[in-house]
Amino acid sequence: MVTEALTEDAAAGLARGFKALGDPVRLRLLSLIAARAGGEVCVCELTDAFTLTGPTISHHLKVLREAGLIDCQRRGTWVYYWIVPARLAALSQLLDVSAAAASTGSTR
Amino acid sequence: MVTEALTEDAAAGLARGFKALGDPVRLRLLSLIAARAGGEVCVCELTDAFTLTGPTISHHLKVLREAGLIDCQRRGTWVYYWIVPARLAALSQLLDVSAAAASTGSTR
DNA sequence: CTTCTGCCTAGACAGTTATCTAAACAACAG
DNA sequence: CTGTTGTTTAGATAACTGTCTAGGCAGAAG
Repeated sequence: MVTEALTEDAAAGLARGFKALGDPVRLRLLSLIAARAGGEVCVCELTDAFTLTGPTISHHLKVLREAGLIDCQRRGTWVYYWIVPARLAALSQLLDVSAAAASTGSTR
Repeated sequence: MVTEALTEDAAAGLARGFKALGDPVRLRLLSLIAARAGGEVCVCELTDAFTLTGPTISHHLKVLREAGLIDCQRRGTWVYYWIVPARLAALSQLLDVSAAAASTGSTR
């Protein structure tokens, strides 16, 4: 079991990811992208799923992208977004390991 | 594989958890608590690990507690905090499932 | 070239947050 | 009771965030 306390730098990097996930709209955006077979979703589809304006959705997508959680590419008129699995997995693992350590009540 | 898009309510509840994790200080606090054999940590130990004032640490602990990530109890002079594993596991699972769905490029 | 649609940037505004100091509360020791 | 120590609450302030409107850029179609 490897659950050392986080260094300040490690915590800063991981916190940036969690912070981006800390908004219901962004969490739903991520979920919509992840749940799409094919792995890619056009912005127009995402915008339609909310009662928010285009710029607001665009802003949230930018936050998710800058946190390394998603990436995008323009193809012709449309812009497509997809998940960055490794980043999600890294965040998931931290919580999983912490939960496990707490459950067994021990670590190193 | 179960990766439906999140409902608005589900997203709100989960986002509250991630939001609490979205601060480097809180992430380190959680990590310090989780990494402690015995599962419980006194506030005084946590305060010593940072260059922040007591009230600031107390504030962050409150945020984590209100997000359901930790819980606490006073025993005599000292207050002890511990992890709520189920809550961490729930957050971890969402990311894990989303990452997996994105990796296979499919869901349901 | 002009126009239309999709997406993003810029700027503004209201609400939230991280931090501090000062003060209060809780438990224990004289 | 009084004083001491550990922890939390209250209030203030500077910084950040989510949302909007207005406007700009990119590509496609006439």
